[in-house]
Amino acid sequence: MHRTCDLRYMRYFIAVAEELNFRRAAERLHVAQPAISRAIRELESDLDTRLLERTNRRVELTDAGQVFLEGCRRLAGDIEALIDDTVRARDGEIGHVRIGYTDFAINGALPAVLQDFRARFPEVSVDLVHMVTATQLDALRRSEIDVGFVTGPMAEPGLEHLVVQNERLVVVLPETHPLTRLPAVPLGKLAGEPFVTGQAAHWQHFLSHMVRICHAAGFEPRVVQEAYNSEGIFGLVAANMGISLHVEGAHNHIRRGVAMRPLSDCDHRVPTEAIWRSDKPSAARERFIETVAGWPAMQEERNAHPAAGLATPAGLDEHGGQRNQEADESV
Amino acid sequence: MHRTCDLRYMRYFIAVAEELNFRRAAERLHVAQPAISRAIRELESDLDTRLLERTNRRVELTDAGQVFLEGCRRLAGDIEALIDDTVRARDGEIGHVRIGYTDFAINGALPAVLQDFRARFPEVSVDLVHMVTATQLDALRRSEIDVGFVTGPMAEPGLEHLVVQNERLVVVLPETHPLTRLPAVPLGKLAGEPFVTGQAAHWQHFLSHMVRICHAAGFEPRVVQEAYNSEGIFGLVAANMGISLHVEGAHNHIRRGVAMRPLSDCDHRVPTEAIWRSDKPSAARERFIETVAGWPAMQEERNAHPAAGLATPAGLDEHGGQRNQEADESV
DNA sequence: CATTCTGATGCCTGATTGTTATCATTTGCC
DNA sequence: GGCAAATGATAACAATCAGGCATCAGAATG
Repeated sequence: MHRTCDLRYMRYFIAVAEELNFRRAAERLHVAQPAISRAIRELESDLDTRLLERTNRRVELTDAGQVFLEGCRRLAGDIEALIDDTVRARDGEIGHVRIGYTDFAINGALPAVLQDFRARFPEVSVDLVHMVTATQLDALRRSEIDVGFVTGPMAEPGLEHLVVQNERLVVVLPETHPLTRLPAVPLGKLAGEPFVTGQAAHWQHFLSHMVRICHAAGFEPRVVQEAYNSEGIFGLVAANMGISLHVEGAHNHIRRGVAMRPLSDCDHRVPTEAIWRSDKPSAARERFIETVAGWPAMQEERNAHPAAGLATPAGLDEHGGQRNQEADESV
Repeated sequence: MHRTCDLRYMRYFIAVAEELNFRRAAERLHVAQPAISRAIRELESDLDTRLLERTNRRVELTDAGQVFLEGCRRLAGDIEALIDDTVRARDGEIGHVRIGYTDFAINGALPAVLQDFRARFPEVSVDLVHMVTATQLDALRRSEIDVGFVTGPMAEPGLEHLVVQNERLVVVLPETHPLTRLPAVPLGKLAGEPFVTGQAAHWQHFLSHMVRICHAAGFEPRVVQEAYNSEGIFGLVAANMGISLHVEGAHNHIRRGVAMRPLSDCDHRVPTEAIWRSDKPSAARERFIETVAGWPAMQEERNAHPAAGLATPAGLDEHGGQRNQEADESV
């Protein structure tokens, strides 16, 4: 009376309605026939509605039974689909990941990782949000993003990380600058040059790398201008406001009026790392991190052929920022 | 393990997912808390998927749980809707009726009955099929229609019937015929006139009325032309091929070149009856027949004011054939 | 550290579901 | 007409399942 339509009974009803024969339905369901009789009786009593018109020799659907049958079939299919969706959500094949990224990441390996991920898990939707490193760490702690791509090195408690790229630095020079005559620039030559950098408040993670190597080379960089982002830095350099240091991924930018040169005497590297909370696991995030982790192979290749490795693979078609030019010979 | 998602457990899961608290969910469902614990555990084991992340202090939905929750909500709603639909199908509020009708019916009470029925049961779809009486009786026996509107009198075994209209006869004359000068025509004056009728093979039920009253008036009608239907008869009469007899519902037709006159000395009536199988009841059909049966009130009124009663009520808007002219004073 | 709140577990009971045996009715066949 | 076969219904019994109670274990709170 208060069962309000048990699902098992619906399956029984579908079988009976399809066979129009209690015995055959019972065989199909691998139960004894009286179980079917009672199931139908209880269904009818629950619904207070006759579903099958049955004489001792023939079983027919009533109009209400026809309506109920179609509904049961639809529901049975919906349940199958729901179970399937649930399992796929468990496996991270359906879901959602929110990704934070820096300029360095989007000019480096991230576009290729995204393409790979979307090809493997087309039903996981991806939200991409540009944030500087510090903001991403905050967003992770508040669970506003699932994975961050930040400028390392990272050693945050409660967060796990994975190095995605590990880039040398390049000098960014106005095209007309005398140092462009050198194929590679010794760091010491930059002492005294006016520096253009990102805003100290936001670029702290990269600037600490920059300051450290300058100190190692024996000088304090003289910052004359702060730009909002990489585009701004390149623009100001092109305008002859000063020089800058940047990661080699900057080669993926083409900026008229700007030249880049490797450092001849500095092996320092700036890592970009994927980072995520060690708690609050989400299957879709696991799949995403697995995809990221699948890239060390390429990282090794990148170390072997530094120039080719940094360019994004051919065929990118989405999520802004991908450039397809190979880095030029000057690197 | 092989329950494949009991519905009751889904309800439990919805409650827990909404409360995010086993105890409160249990109270809401009026069961003890351990029952909930077990329900969730079995659900998770059935699906082989963790749905709720539960520490001893906090309950959270997993991604899969979120997907499952939305599916359960949708299914719960669908089941409610299905039960509702089933009950309404039982009550004949949802369904389908197939109706056969004659020229006489569609020119008489049927349009008004249909309008009434559709207003009361908008979710019952109505199929209308034009058939002569004999074809309708066949179609009923084969269950190809649910209700017929036929020319009576009916006394068929296994079929029940209900008189819907009971019409006097009128003479159908060419406009130029001398008898049009009479306000009402005595039947005897038609002896020797050439008759236009419907085809003997199909119009047998009406023709037996016609022949009977002619015999009673002492003559044999001389049929010179058979038409396919009422339109054909009027056309042939207009063409001066002969005269005809028709039911007074014909007043709902306006046919240039044709005049109609009542019979001055003949009270014979031709019934049109709704007819249906006494077995194979269908709720929608019952509702339809009830609507038809609701019309005796109007029938009585029609008997009191024969002219007004036959015209269809104002406001018909569908299902072909309705004409809205009041019968004229000559009846 | 005690208290309180949380969900989990074990055991028992009652309800639900399934099985077997049997019945009543209808159909088909001779 | 009579008999066998097939159908769905029913009753009695058995197995399984779901719910209740008492209790446990871990975490938050003061």
